[in-house]
Amino acid sequence: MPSNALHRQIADAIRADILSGALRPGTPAPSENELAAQFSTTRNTVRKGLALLKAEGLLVSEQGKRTSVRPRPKVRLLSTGANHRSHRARGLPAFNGEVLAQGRRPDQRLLEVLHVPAPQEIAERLEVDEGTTVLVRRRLFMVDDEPMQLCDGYYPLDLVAGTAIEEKRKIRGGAHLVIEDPDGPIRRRIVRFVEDLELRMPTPAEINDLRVPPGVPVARTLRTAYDSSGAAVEVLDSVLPGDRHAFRYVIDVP
Amino acid sequence: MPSNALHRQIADAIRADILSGALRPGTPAPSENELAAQFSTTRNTVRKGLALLKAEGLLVSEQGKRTSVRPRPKVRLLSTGANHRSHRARGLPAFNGEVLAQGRRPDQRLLEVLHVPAPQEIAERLEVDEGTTVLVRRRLFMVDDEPMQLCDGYYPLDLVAGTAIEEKRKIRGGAHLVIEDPDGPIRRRIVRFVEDLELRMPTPAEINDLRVPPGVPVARTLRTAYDSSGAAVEVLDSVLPGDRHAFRYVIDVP
DNA sequence: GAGTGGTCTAGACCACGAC
DNA sequence: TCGTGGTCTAGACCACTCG
Repeated sequence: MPSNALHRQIADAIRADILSGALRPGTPAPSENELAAQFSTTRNTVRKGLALLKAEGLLVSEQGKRTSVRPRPKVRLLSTGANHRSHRARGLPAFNGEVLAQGRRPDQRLLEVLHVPAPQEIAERLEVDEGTTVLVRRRLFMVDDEPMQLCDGYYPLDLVAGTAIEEKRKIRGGAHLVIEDPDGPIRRRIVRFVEDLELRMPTPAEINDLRVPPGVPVARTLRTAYDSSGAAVEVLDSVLPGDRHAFRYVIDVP
Repeated sequence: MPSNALHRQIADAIRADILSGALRPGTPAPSENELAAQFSTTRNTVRKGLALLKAEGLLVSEQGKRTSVRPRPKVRLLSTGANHRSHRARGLPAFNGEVLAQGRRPDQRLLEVLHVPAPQEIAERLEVDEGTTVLVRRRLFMVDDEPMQLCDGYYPLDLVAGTAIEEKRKIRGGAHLVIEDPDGPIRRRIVRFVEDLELRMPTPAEINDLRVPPGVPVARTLRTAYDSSGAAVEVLDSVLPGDRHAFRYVIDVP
């Protein structure tokens, strides 16, 4: 399948330099004209080779500036359900706790709170018929003013009607606090999460909202929260860019 | 950031047709010459637009054949640690059990069994110094003769020296059976897995070994197995293409 | 202003698949 | 054989950054 095309040879040469450490992250690559001269070809062919490396996520380019080796992302956010209870004990939703633990500044934009017909994947997990009206809270999580995660929280209407979750306001301590509040209207205890994760390239909308650079995939997760009776109380539908997230799961074998 | 470049307009038009369902998976897209005429431009510009869609994983092309909308992959393999004990109770390693449960035919190629200096990420997890000699079993997992997963199993030498794990042969029932065999030489009980997962685009070697199509990301996982004393007994370093895997994790909150 | 990358044109030849 | 996509050349103009 791999050919000997010139533009691939150019890509291979530069990739080797990057992987060997000869070209360090953040440093500029040779200019297109330099490469064209070096490989006795045209800029067009050089650009095709560079395009491969951009699609692999190894290079970044901007008009007017030198093409350079993609800098390592500052810090990766570790996404995990394992520390849920410990953070919440301090009155923090999971995301905020995770970010603060890394000494960074979390922020959350509540984009909208709506009644919508449940999409198939959500309906399935909330155990309602497809198209049943459910509540969705659409949020964008930020860290140090960089977008980190799109997160839509879906809730059964009969569970959250009339509660703070239905209002278009941020919820201090997070929605789980409202669901579990022993003095509140819902009073469920969340005892289990089931998280489904898949990988793909981002859609143009996601590239825009999350500022995903070329060559970076995203994870799409559906995290369902169950109460002690086994009923689903929440489905979180999230999209997370692969360059700013890592995932860790702990599986205890009984 | 998004420009109005003609090749982007072409990509946008075709993407819209794909997402709306007007162009169904497996059906051919318009030919490059047709698009060039339709948009009053050259094939070169059309190809640039199509390249975007290939990088997004929406189109596939082959020399001589029409470019077509990427067909949906046959079945996704669900990767999870949750059913570990239940499958092994039937004497099957986790992968084989998972595949058989879907009515497909698993296969495993043992590529090599070597003593190697532990790379940093492995050493860290096996709790040995970087560069310490460890055993690695490199395998390629197949399903119905399609490559599904590269999986390198790392083991501390003092744990597995002289056991079947050190031999270049497949192990009936998997390495865990040897580690846990109450009549065997190791006799540890695996009680916990910690799985780290990250996303990226595949390397050329991975594209080759796993036949990863353009526009498909991979997951790289490091799954560490711990025994009842808390010692790490195995690290599995795997690469899984995103078009044939989904992941599910169950998190119980104490 | 010089140099960079981004876009586009108008050709050409090749390798391969389908008919 | 003909149409397809894959590769490459040799130009051109533009938008942008940097010194």
